[in-house]
Amino acid sequence: MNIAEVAKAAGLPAKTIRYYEDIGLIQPARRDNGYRAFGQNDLHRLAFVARARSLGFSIQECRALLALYQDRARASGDVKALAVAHLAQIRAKIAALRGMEATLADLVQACHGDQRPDCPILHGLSQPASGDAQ
Amino acid sequence: MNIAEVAKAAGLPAKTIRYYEDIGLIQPARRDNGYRAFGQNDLHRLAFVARARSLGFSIQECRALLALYQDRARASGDVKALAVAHLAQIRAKIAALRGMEATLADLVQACHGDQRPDCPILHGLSQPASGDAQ
DNA sequence: CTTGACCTTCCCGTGACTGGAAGCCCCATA
DNA sequence: TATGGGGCTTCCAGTCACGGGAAGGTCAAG
Repeated sequence: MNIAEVAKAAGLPAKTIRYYEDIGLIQPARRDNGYRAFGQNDLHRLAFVARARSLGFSIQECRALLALYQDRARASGDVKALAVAHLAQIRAKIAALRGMEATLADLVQACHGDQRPDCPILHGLSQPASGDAQ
Repeated sequence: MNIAEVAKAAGLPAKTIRYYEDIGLIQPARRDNGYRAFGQNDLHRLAFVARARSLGFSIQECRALLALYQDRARASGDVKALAVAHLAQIRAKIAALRGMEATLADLVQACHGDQRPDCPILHGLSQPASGDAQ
């Protein structure tokens, strides 16, 4: 397979696939003309990475997951540890975003949003954090 | 005020303050020796940006908010529009993260996580998206 | 033979900083 | 007066995960 075909199959832009080769996630063979020749294993790895990335795993985490993926002697505990750590990060991000959402929703709700300059949102941003006394 | 003092007061690293000057968010005066001389207005702007950033506003959005902040003839509707748009982005991010969280939590829960190589997490990552048939 | 689609490498830009090097400046102490 | 340590300055490079675009080689069809 050429890069366009594997890109379509894996759901990744060709640019991204070249980048993944650059950083060593895949090592496709080369034809005489210099074109990359992707095999089934390359495609599996790319699709695997695409799904891991869509779950928010970083490239480094994908690297580790790929290594486990193709290690027949892996312990599922190692995979789970990675996933659990990542899940914790996701939950931390959600919590942070929910904090922002709550604060921002309060400010938005307090703002009449008309032609007048008086604005609780700007006022809130110019004051120390809302939870603090005084 | 020198940069260290204003950094402490605004809750921002000195490096970040220099960067904010670079990109034009503030324009502190200079002393004869080349040191930045921050005034009250600089400090207000920096503290404002710090809080806006902590609510997830991008630098570009902060730029717009700062302009409104110091425009006495602003319409609060303009501020609110910015905030509402940003709130929508935050909610979209939360939704995306919750999708990841749900998928990942399912996979984690299905994985026994011991010494055996069999692993539903890796299996899930190697299969087309879970919702699809076949 | 030409056209146009595909492939290659290479380099720059993104956002919002962070780290580090090299070099002034200022104050206090010996 | 020398010196030492901290604070300040600029500039350059790196981060993360790509994306855009240029310059040029390759291939299949007409």
